[in-house]
Amino acid sequence: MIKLKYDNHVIGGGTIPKQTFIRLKKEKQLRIFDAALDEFSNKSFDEAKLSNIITEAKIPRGSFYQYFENKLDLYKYVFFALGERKMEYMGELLPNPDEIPFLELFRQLYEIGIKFAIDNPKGLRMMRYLFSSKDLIYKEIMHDGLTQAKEFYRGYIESDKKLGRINPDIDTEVFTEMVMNLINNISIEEFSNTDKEINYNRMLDKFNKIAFILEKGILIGDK
Amino acid sequence: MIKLKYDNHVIGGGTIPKQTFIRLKKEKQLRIFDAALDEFSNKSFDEAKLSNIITEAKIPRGSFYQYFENKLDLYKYVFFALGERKMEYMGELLPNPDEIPFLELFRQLYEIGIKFAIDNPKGLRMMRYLFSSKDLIYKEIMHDGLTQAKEFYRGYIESDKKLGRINPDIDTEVFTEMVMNLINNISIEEFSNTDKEINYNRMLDKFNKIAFILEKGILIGDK
DNA sequence: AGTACATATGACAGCATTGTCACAAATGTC
DNA sequence: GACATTTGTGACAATGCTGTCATATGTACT
Repeated sequence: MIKLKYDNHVIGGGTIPKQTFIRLKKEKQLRIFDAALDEFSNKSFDEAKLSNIITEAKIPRGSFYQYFENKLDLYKYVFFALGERKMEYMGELLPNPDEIPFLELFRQLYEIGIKFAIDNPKGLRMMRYLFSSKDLIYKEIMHDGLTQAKEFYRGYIESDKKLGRINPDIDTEVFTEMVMNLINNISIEEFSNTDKEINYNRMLDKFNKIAFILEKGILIGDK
Repeated sequence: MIKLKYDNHVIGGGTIPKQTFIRLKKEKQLRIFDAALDEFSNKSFDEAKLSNIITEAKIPRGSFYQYFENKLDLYKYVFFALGERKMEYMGELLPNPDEIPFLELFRQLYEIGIKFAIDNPKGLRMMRYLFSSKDLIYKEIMHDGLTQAKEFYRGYIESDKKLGRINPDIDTEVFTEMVMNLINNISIEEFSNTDKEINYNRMLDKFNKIAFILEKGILIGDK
């Protein structure tokens, strides 16, 4: 289900899966990936047990350590593989700020996010744990991505201010954070519940309701 | 620093600290509480080690198990003790929905929250971990509180709609969630960073910027 | 001072888990 | 088909943790 394009991504100076893993048959790679995602999407990094993963993937313990340095390495691998996968969904979308208002761009990004999430619900659940970790993992994995995204949005928002589409009195920084948090929370809520079936329309509907508030505010009529 | 008013709170059918703990000198209780809070505010529940706590509190391992059933019990105790402490800050504030618009009420609650958090920064940090757990701890501890809060806010928002203070077209449920998430995230951001000094004015300022967007929206002028 | 009950104490059993290692099997190379 | 290299394998060492327990110490009451 996940196509492993990731192969040998360099993070923080280290090569991530060992060469041995890369040379493995894709089928076996996938078995390991799936087993790992399964575990990491149900447990925090500490709670996740390597034993479960190797049992599920049907590989011996010794083999695992020929593929990855340790549990953290595997975790990073899964995380970045998901990231690459998501990038594929983004595809064509590289909009010009002048042509599209920020919230519309954002809606489009969000739609892509939903589609990705529906295809990869476990990936979303894995994120959920990531947001809390604060230590090691969070710093290494999330921080850069988030600050990058923030910069990206900030550009659009400021552009919209100049074009008279957004009230220049609003605080760009704060608005950016708001929007990122809100988006996060829709997704996390929707995907944290394993039972509830994921619903594209429900999520989009929620997005629109949030966008409505962000655009017009809660006060009544003219102001 | 924390006054332990908690004594023997019943949760989910069980009495929480053992009688032995309650009979302890307050000074010793505090030592344990402080050590536990210290640990729980820096680590997730799993990462937190009892050994660190008892070493820090200077009590033998055996004694600990005469005070609490286990680590989870201690965790709950600390959590609810903090809750009681926060209640004291709420004090007089029991506003009548007719007299005060929702966002103003919310601002007041938030101010109280800041004051509490400034006095108890570790408590806030402990929360941060709680939000991710999803399992056991989250379900037992957070869930009820959050749904209660949601109900509380919902009432005010709907009241404001009837009074013509809030646009009835906005979705109450979604707005409630938005507001709760946003608040959470201000606090968590502010307190997750151990280094950064906590700043009352900065937090209030951020709140106001968020409230501004929520009230008026980001679009320009008349709409 | 003697008896009963409450509390203190730290060594340790029991358990879970990670990462290692010596050896086996497979695969490639000439 | 012999040798070299890569991969497979699972028992196990090493670690680290929680919760227990037998025994010591303290306290209250008579």
